[in-house]
Amino acid sequence: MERNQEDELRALQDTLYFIGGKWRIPIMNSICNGNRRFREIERSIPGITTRMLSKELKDMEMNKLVKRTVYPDTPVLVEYSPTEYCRTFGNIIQAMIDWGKAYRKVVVED
Amino acid sequence: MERNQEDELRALQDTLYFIGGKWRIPIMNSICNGNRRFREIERSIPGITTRMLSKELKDMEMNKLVKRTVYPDTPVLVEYSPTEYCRTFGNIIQAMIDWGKAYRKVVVED
DNA sequence: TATTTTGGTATACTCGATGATACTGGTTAC
DNA sequence: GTAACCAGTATCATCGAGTATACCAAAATA
Repeated sequence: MERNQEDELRALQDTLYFIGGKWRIPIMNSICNGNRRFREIERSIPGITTRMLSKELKDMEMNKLVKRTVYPDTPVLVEYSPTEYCRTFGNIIQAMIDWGKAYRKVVVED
Repeated sequence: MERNQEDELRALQDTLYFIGGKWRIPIMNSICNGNRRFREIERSIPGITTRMLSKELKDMEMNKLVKRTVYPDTPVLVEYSPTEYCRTFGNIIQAMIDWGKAYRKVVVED
């Protein structure tokens, strides 16, 4: 149980590290919701800057969370799609949405 | 569905904001695991500094995530305990632990 | 008597995530 | 012809989360 607690802490911190900043999870959610084009994703997340989206998408591509596909017809079309690995985050994202809907008001009402 | 997506994004961002930095979730987990005393919590989270733990615990008390109880016998004893509100995070924390155990290796192996 | 433990506070600093703003080259609609 | 849209890149500035280190008084332990 002692050992168990250490393992769980490590798992927790790995996940938190992976989530990183403010944008990774909203981006994953947006792409999993069907948004594909750069500007489309950008518009779906009010407040994000082109710079941050660009940087995150690059990192996420490197980490195999999204696949970037270029269709070189004119005009060039770029599409981002979620990998299976990305979808393994589904539970966490859903748990966060649920919590946000149910309990955030506790603080707001305060 | 359009509206739905906006709501979910807001809920998601509220939760992410609430989680904040690196330490809040590990601290909640530690306290929910039965750690109560300041130094006990500190020792259960290798790497955290006294300053960060102190700051987080204050914020968490203000946000009703933990209850701070002082037993003024000599020596003074201070105890932190999780509120019911704190425990509403259980699902998120568990989902994070599960993900960390199951999928972090995908990246590590890479 | 000296060291360690408890529950923190104080001060100084760093550095990386994020924000703001501007720009590009190509395409298409008005 | 010009205005807007696409998919980004390039610079510069900021700011606060997190680190490092030292310190405190009281009590327990060796």
